[in-house]
Amino acid sequence: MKKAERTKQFIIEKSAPIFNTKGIAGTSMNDIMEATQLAKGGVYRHFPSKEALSLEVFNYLSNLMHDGATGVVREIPTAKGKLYGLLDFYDNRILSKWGGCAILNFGAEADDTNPVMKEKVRAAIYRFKSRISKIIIDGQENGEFSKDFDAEHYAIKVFTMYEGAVLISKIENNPEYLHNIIAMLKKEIDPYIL
Amino acid sequence: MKKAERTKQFIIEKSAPIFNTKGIAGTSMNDIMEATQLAKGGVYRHFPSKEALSLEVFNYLSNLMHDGATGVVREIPTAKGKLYGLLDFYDNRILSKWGGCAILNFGAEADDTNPVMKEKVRAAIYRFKSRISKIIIDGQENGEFSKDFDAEHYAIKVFTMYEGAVLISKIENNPEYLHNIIAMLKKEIDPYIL
DNA sequence: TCAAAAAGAGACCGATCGTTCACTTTTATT
DNA sequence: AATAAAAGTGAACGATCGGTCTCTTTTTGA
Repeated sequence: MKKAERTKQFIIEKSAPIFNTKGIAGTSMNDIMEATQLAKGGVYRHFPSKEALSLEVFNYLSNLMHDGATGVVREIPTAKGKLYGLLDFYDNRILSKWGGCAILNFGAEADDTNPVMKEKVRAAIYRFKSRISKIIIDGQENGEFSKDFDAEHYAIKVFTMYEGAVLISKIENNPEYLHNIIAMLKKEIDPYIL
Repeated sequence: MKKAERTKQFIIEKSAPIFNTKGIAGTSMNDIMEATQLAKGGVYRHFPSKEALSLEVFNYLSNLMHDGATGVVREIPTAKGKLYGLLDFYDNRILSKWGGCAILNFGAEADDTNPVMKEKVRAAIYRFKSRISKIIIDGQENGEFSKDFDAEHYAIKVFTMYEGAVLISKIENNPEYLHNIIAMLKKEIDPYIL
């Protein structure tokens, strides 16, 4: 009863970096067997198909990112501090050691071919944006930020620049691109601090 | 002698949207045969492997984008006009009818697994950025733009925001994201116009 | 028009794909 | 410690993968 849950989680965690680097189509069940040291039946007992496993892997990676960000933000009192902390969190390339951003990898692969995954990615993007815009709106309500700080625009800007920066940093093998983008995003907050 | 070249180009053009939407790993030679109505031997006469075909497909898509942008920019005299024209060109979702941005699709798939493709994507990104920064520098030299317009920073901003916007627009089935990002990028030019 | 050369057809190859299932081993319960 | 249930094994499945090769058809240049 408990063993099953543990094994299932173990498979997800071992599979996550593989799917995230090689893609869904590029990952074979043999890769999973090798990473988990389980036989075919051992894997298929917990997941009905490769597709089902890939969906749970995306959930796992998405939640890992989200929970990490939540942890960072919770400990900071001010809105400005929260935004800075969040941006610094994204700048820490911890996630990139798992093969980069899951939203980027799974999203780029799934958008034209995999509606189920696409919907999961959509939800993850929404969560990403919502967190940022909520911090801004809270900051406006408590008088930290000026009212003409466009929360939605800034949230989209963070998302797009972050994803683009992850892409170029990985292609160029240079984390400085991401680092610079984060610095630019921080600077763009300044004019709205009261 | 001439037939071969025509057929080769035909295969590339028919394969391009397939690779760009389904990915390299997700595209089978059967897909190519179906799209071109050629038999296996007919395809393999022109390309030694699927990998070789995928590389030529990326070249084709990358050049299509680059040449289109060149055509737009050439006809506009002013630097500001060139930047606006370029951004409008990116905003036209023509490319997205082919499955989105090739840099994004091939880059996200290849970054961790395919060094040859990765290098091609790297070169394409460089070309993208260089065109933008060159326009800005030219504009500074002829007195259109202020000297504190950071060409490299702006070029990176355009690239990252554009790629991120393509991603979110495709996932959300909403071209307005890309449209809004283009509008933001245009506005960011204004403070530097002399 | 005709022969040489180039292009394309398609059967075939071994490997690998995702998946199934009868069976053995391990775990949990009493 | 015994037993029922759960978990894991691994051989086997048909389908499909990328790629080869022999043969036929089409193109080409004289």
